[in-house]
Amino acid sequence: MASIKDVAAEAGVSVATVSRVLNDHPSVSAEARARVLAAVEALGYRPNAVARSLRTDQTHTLGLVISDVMNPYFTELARSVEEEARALGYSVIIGNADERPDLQDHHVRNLLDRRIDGLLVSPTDGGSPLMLDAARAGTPMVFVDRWIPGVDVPVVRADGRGAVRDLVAHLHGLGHRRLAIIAGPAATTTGRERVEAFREALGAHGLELPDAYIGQGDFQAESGRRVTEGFLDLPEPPEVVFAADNLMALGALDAVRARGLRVPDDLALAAFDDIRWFVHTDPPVTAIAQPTGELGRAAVRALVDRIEGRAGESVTLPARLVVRRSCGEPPASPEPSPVTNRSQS
Amino acid sequence: MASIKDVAAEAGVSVATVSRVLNDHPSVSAEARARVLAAVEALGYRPNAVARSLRTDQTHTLGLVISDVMNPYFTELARSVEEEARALGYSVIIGNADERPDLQDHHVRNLLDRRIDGLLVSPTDGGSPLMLDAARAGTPMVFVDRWIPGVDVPVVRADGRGAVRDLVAHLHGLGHRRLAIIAGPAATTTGRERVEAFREALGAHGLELPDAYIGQGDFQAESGRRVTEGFLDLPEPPEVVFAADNLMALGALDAVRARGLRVPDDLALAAFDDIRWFVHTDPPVTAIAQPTGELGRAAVRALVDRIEGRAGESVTLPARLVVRRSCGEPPASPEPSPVTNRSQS
DNA sequence: CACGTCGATGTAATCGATTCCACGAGGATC
DNA sequence: GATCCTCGTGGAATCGATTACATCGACGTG
Repeated sequence: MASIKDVAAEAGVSVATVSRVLNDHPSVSAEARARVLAAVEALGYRPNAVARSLRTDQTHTLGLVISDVMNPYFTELARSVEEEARALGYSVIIGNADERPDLQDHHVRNLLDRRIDGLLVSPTDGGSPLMLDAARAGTPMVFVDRWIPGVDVPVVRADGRGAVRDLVAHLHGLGHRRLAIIAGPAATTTGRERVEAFREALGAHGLELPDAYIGQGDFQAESGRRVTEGFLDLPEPPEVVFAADNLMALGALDAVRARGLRVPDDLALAAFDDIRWFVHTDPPVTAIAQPTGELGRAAVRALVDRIEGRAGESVTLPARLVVRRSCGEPPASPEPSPVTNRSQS
Repeated sequence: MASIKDVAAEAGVSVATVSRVLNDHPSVSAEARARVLAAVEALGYRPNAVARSLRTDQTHTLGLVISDVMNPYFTELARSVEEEARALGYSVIIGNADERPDLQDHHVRNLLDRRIDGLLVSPTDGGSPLMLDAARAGTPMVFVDRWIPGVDVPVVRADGRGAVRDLVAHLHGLGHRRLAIIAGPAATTTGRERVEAFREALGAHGLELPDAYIGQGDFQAESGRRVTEGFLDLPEPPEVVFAADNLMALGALDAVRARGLRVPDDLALAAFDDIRWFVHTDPPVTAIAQPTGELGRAAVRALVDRIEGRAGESVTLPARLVVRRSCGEPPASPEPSPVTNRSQS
């Protein structure tokens, strides 16, 4: 592959001049510029990003470590992150932690070794020494969706409290009184917060959240299935389960189906995170929708701000309830199909 | 961030010795090794992958350019690719082409500029000059899922012919005679092949595939919706539509639902690509399942073989039909829920 | 005892870019 | 006509690693 030296030789100038042309530095004669450009064209030259990064100490790359690529919520997040980053002149390297702290550390280390300019993380746990060190060492960093308390890093996330209140009011209005939750890992903020928001909202209606109605999941489908089976085996099973993410809701559907039961007649279901398939499941699933695309874009903007020496503030956006039929009684009017929402959201 | 010089100074040795310890070169005394390791520990030193890559001309990185991250099929592919690559000591940088040739080129160029060791591509089109040049220039490359004819690059893919024949036999057995297809872009191999396989299978039953029953989609949901609406507006609408991927099947569901019609009574539906949500849609969707995880792993193995100077052959694996209820008449026994299949597939 | 071998180590070249500094030519200013 | 800029350019240092080559001491052998 041709290097800058080859171009310089071909154009009959020095490498310095070639470099100036490529970075359009002002003081290059029109003639030299033309010769260099011709040589670049002739040789099919492309600058070596590795060498450039070594010299400039910038990679124009962001690292994104997400909890689980197979989760459509994170997939959409990743997509919007890449889109916004590209618009701002950055590339993105994605690391998939699969909800495993060891894998998360692997990817953080790998990204740091590659000298990415900044790191976007949705932490799987309470924060490994590695990540805390990186934050303290001044690596530009932003948390997205989940965060680690006590670390001085901006957080971009959705606030689900209002939507959870709306959900509980909806459920209460439908006559449900025994409400259970499939929680996420207590080591994650979203794992804890969603339970707390749910408990609080129940309290506002004079309802309790007994321990038996808190199932410990891990944001993966299999745990949703296991927890739901536990609920169904209870002497007094809940009337509703609220899954703290969409994959655990999928697991819950599996469990209900495996017993030959029906949603919502035998057990109602609601989920945190709205995904397109929920419109077409049997029955369509009532869910709390996050402004996923907005979150991804805001996170990138905050991170790039930090990288380029500007402020880079935390952002919190509201989530909202989308009522469908999985908790009983269909909504007033059928919702318009979301197929075309793709690039908007 | 500490560099190798700092470590050398701290340990009281030369940078060469530090490098030898780090790459465990044999001729280093136990004492020097211990001192270097202590210094590395003390400084929290991590080698700069950028500098290393520049010198060794290897990045230990694979590029993966996929057609659409939001498509669960490609998400799963990406996941298995990353997994296998990690097992072989490589990282993966994913580029999402979103079915757009210009974006695909953007990512290929970006990956090439970063001097990735090899490229895994699922081409969105018939092959841009850029990609053809890269292949010709000897960049280690493997096509996965889709490929470009006439280019000397190994292909790892699933063969759907057998499964499509099974599907058509199934449909014919249910009494369906007017069968339509939502095709993918003719510029892609999978777009063309699936139509051909379908036409062939129909022929075996003495059925034709009239032009009116071939809808031109682009592998995205919106096109599935549009094409399905066209079918429904026909004087003689088809009894079944076969969507060439899962997103267009989603769009078809949207279209049917928007008209207040029912699957399979008013229109039966089948899809290429099986995804977990198809078990829980209303009704569960009959689909052709690819061995996605295997494809991803085989593709990585082939690519790494090429990179490391071994052969790296093409691989074709069979797809299989999974019958559910979206074409009529439930299957004999309810299929076991696939929740636990995650790490197997 | 001299010499060859081997193991451990350091010096310096190198990868491909960017960028500071020096230099020469040409033009403006007094 | 001397001085001083300005502009275009090239030389060379630099980023942080790897590695060929040189060196040096210790040791084995004839």
